[in-house]
Amino acid sequence: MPKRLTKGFFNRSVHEVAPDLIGATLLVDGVGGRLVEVEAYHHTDPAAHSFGGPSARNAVMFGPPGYAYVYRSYGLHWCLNFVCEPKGSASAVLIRALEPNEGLPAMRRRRGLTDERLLCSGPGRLCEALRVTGAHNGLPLNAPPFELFARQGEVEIVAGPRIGITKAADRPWRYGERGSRFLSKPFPAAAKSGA
DNA sequence: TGCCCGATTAACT
DNA sequence: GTTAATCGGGCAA
Repeated sequence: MPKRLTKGFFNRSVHEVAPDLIGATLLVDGVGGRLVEVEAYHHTDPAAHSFGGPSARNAVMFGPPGYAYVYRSYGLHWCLNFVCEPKGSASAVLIRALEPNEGLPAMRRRRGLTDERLLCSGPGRLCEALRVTGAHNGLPLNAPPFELFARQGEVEIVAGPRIGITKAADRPWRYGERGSRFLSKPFPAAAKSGA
């Protein structure tokens, strides 16, 4: 039986939490699967929403770790983040893709697709499949509708540049499972492994 | 107050 | 490869 992730798990550097999330299981109302792609955003990072200081949108990032930060992207998609580090650090991990395992019929229905590979391979797609919306912003990750379980066994992790940003685009803070076919995009050939 | 642009996606040419 | 959809934040005026 996998171990549930506690708030302590998130009370560490985003650069430790992000790779540790690869292979972990995320369920929202029982629907979800194994995380295969995340990105780290640190408060000292110009690409982070928290970089410019607190605002109504990013307030949750400035709160304690172990909570969901959900924001609207491009006016039409939702993106899910996990707040990390001690309160006030305003750092978070963006959940970019997962391998669908639980609740496939619900995900297919919500996405209007049957291709498993496209159900959750991107932050906006994942939120649509798991029905994550602004209503989840600020909710604790250790209570319903969220369920998080630590990974079991070994996972080969690769790191590379983050996607869709222009500021600090060179920082290799995107983490993923090597070779997963559920990634939103493949990683560049250069690779480092871990865990 | 107005304008530009973004941690995106799907449907085009 | 390019572009529309769609809207809130941040900054200039």
